[in-house]
Amino acid sequence: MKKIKKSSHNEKNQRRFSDEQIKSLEMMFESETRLEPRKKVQLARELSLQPRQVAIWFQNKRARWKSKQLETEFNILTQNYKDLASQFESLKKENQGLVSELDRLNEAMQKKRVEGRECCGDQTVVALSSTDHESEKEENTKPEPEEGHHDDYGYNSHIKREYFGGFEEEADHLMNIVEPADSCLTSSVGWRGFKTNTNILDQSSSNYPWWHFWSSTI
DNA sequence: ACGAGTCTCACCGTTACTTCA
DNA sequence: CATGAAGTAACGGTGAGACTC
Repeated sequence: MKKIKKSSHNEKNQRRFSDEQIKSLEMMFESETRLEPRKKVQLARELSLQPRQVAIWFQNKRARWKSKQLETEFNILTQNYKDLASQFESLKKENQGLVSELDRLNEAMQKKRVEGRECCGDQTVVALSSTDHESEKEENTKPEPEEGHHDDYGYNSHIKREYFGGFEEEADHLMNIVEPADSCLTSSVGWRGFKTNTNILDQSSSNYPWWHFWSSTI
């Protein structure tokens, strides 16, 4: 529906304000974006305009100013997003590398364990008598350690001795680095399911500690 | 004190028109 | 010359706040 507009100014053939008028209005707008009624009347008199025209000019000016402001803010936010996205991508690559390394170490460790069992098992089969079953039973009845709380004399120390040889201290250091980390980044299970467009905050709350991955592969 | 009516003003969306590439 | 996009002055509708009765 088209509006029928009364355009008195058109009849006067003054569609646009003069450069002088615009200049004065701009100057006033720079000092205050909202005009007091008294100043509006005064400015209108000075510029030979109706107070209503001055009011509308300020209104339109505020709208233009606001949309420009929004555009600027939008550009800044877009740039920030791009920066964050590229930062995220490089972190993601770095993390993928670390996960691969973790997998590799895990496989190597498992291999070591199997080899160790085969080797030691053969020797002990002969040596073991009826006490073999007892010790096995003992092992079976041994209460399961709480998740993520292997004591130094338990399984972790066994792993460390077996895999790291005489470098238990280094192993401890490694464990300390890995353990406090966010589960989504250290759990290869969690990480593999990670998509670029997934909310990283949601991932971090996935509540899948890395030791679950660790113990599930043993 | 409180509610209804009125006025003024700013904002938003839109129109009509101009300018320019 | 025609045309479409961008810019601009102005309008109508609407809501909020101040004021009066």
